[in-house]
Amino acid sequence: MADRSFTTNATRSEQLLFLTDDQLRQGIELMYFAYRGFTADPDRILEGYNYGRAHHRAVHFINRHSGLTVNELLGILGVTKQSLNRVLRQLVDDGLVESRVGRRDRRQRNLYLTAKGQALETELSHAQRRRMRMAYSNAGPEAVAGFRKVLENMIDSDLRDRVLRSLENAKHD
Amino acid sequence: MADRSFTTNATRSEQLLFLTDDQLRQGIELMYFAYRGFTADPDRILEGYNYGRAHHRAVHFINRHSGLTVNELLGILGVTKQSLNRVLRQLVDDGLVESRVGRRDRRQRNLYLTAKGQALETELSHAQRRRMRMAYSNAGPEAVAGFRKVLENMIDSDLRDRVLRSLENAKHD
DNA sequence: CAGTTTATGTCAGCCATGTTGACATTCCAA
DNA sequence: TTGGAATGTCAACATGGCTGACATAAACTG
Repeated sequence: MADRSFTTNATRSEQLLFLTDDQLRQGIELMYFAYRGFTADPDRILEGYNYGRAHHRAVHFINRHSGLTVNELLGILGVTKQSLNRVLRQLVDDGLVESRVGRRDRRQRNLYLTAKGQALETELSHAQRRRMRMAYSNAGPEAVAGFRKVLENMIDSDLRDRVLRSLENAKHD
Repeated sequence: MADRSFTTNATRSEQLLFLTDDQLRQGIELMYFAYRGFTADPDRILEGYNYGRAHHRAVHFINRHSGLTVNELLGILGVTKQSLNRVLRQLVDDGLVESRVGRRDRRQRNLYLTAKGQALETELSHAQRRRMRMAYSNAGPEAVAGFRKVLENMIDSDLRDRVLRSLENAKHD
């Protein structure tokens, strides 16, 4: 580790100052409050549809990786198949998600958003992106780069591996 | 589509590129995965105590603002009193939190962590700070500044106002 | 002082979303 | 052909949100 571009001419104590327990605790609270903001807009929208965050997550990842299988989605979300199935069944019943028998492996189900599903995704994503855009543009590009850098390092490495493995397979569509 | 180097001498179009829908969507996913990392360690610890995130949050804020009232805590957490009460009752029964009758206003209850409560807070906070410290030190101080800047802007302004109002009052202890 | 409001606690029930365990079906692959 | 993988489903349970109703004590107000 050591020299990951701490600024040019800072003393050692200045270099370490951003790692005080108090700074870290502030970061923790910030993360907590920001995440609430992050989910606030979609949550409001979802209420109107009688859906919850679980539905949002499913719709989000089916959109991002159209045609992914149930197992891959399970790997990304990290929930049990029973839990996911409840949500997925609703989405299929309501005509937001289509579940097609796999061509290569007919045991698998490839998941796609219908037009209706895409409409919901657009609505949710639009609201969330609007807030994100605001935060980004108020903070500026350099801040965004830092934001990304810190968050990247906060991700659980086991989770990252599992997700990457799931997404590697997801080269359908 | 361009690279991610928002360094010094970017053209105007490069400067705006960080607001692309795709960049925003990447930020959204990053936020989601990072938050899971953020809560992973405390969640594991809490399992052992048969507590959940709700207990963690209560313990966290009682520690940060020792002596705060139930109403103030409600304002910060943004849940109903019935929901908070369930958690708070357990913590009091288990001897982690002490609820003292207010001196100025005897209707109020001021909340304090007991030694046992502080021990749990320390354990949880230690794990969470360790991950935070890792993320911070891998990313470097400039990134941390940017991280904070973006998150500040992501917080819901209504929430911010409500929390600040709650904390203004919380000048006990 | 009487009446109202505030702060807190509690009961009961509902909902969303997570969990385990068990079991059925279909289909791939050795 | 047989074992295991991918999926779906049922049942039961836990957590932590919610609403509504109600109780008590204390403060405030006219």
